Amino acid sequence: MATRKKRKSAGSGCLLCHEAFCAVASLTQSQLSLLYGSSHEMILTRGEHIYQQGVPTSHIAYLRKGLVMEYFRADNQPDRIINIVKSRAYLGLHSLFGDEANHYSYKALQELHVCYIDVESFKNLVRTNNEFAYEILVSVSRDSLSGHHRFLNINAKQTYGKVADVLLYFAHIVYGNNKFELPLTRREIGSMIGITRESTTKALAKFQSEGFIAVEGNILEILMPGQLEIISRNG
Amino acid sequence: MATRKKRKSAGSGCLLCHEAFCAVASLTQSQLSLLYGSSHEMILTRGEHIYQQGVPTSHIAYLRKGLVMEYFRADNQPDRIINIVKSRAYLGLHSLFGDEANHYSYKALQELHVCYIDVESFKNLVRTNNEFAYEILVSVSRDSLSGHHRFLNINAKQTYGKVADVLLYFAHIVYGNNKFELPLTRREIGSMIGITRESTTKALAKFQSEGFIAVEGNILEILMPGQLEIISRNG
DNA sequence: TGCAGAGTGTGAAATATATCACGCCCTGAT
DNA sequence: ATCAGGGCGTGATATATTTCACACTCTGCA
Repeated sequence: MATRKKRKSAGSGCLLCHEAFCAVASLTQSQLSLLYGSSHEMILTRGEHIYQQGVPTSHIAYLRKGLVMEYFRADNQPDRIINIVKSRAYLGLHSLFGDEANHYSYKALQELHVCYIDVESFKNLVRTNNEFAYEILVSVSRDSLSGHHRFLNINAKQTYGKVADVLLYFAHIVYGNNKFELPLTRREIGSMIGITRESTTKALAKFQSEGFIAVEGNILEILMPGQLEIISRNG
Repeated sequence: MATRKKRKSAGSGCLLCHEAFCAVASLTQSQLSLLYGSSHEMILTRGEHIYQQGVPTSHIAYLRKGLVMEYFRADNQPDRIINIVKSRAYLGLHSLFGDEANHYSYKALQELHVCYIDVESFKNLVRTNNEFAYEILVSVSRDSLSGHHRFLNINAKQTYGKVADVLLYFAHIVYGNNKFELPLTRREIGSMIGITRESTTKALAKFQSEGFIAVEGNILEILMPGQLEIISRNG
């Protein structure tokens, strides 16, 4: 597995990052080069882990490109998918600042470009650069709010509402498009919203028979977003 | 209602805060007096709101004393209680840094001592004081993690496990004692864990008949915490 | 004093969901 | 080419939880 990871030269990647994440724009030249020096970029393939739940973080990962699944594993329980993380985001900031070890695992859903930054260098940067710290704080706060809202919605609804929710989540939040390739199995979709594989299947079949969506293999298209929104609202 | 709020002199309260919240320990003398100047302390009685969901924040509240219920209201849905907040905490930091308006409402469960601090002064402090910003970041991160875990647990379990969970939450997290006064109605307890008033009642009755807990009016004592933990683990 | 409203306890019926069982279609390995 | 394993679709059954209905208590208030 390790052989499939390719190390790239750090310089050009970090310059791109500079454009990507506004927090980095506030760094001084010397701080930037400190960041460059303590970071390196990797390419990961689908299924590989960025990091694993429970392991203390030595590096913080910045996701430059690709989709990542954030999930939680508990004893005697099926995995719970917390979130799908899009590119241009740090992974597991709340674990980094809220505790010693990662609280969740992060797995590639596609080929990824990931920048690993030494934790101490990163923390030092946060401690010494006000604007950077502020941007990180904003980022953690937004993640916290959006996570809470997703959980609240999931809790409040029943099967059809949950499935409508998760479809709209993929369309609006993850892909920004009503037609997309489902990166998850039915079981995994169910694990995002706390229902079984069978219930997920049945809800999708129902939506398809009503003409709200079209499913072709892994490609899913939302034909009537308004209908899904009504279902999402009404439970 | 406003007449019941009493303004106290700011000075002594802020000195106490200085001891209470470690973040403030990192402030310089001039920063501290800036904070003092832009804050004032109130006493609120049970049932009063600190702030309401949807309203842009002009002041950030620091809870010096008392218990606060953080809850969410959606159209055509019963209120959802997110969290019980203990003293020595800022209320709604994630809303402050993650968005313009409050995402939740905050209501007093007891008599409260609350310090209102002007938002701009507070944000300036975060922007200019590294250590303070870092402590706030840690605080938001921890809240985010603990909230996520609570939601995950709630989602994964069924009624008895959920109720066992919430009882242990009150005993361990909120009160630090196996005997405590329930500050919520059955319906509200249910709204923390996504079940109905009747299901809450039935689970409590069951636990009592098994001898796991003793209920006397609003006073609840956990007699066999081990049993509740087993139930919590097994769903 | 009596009355309205809120909180509570509890059983029976209705409903939503999980579980189970089965068959189908892939894909990768032997 | 065959086979094992995984994902998928779908009906029947079992189970958990809500909904509904009703009775009881307490509190504040007219």
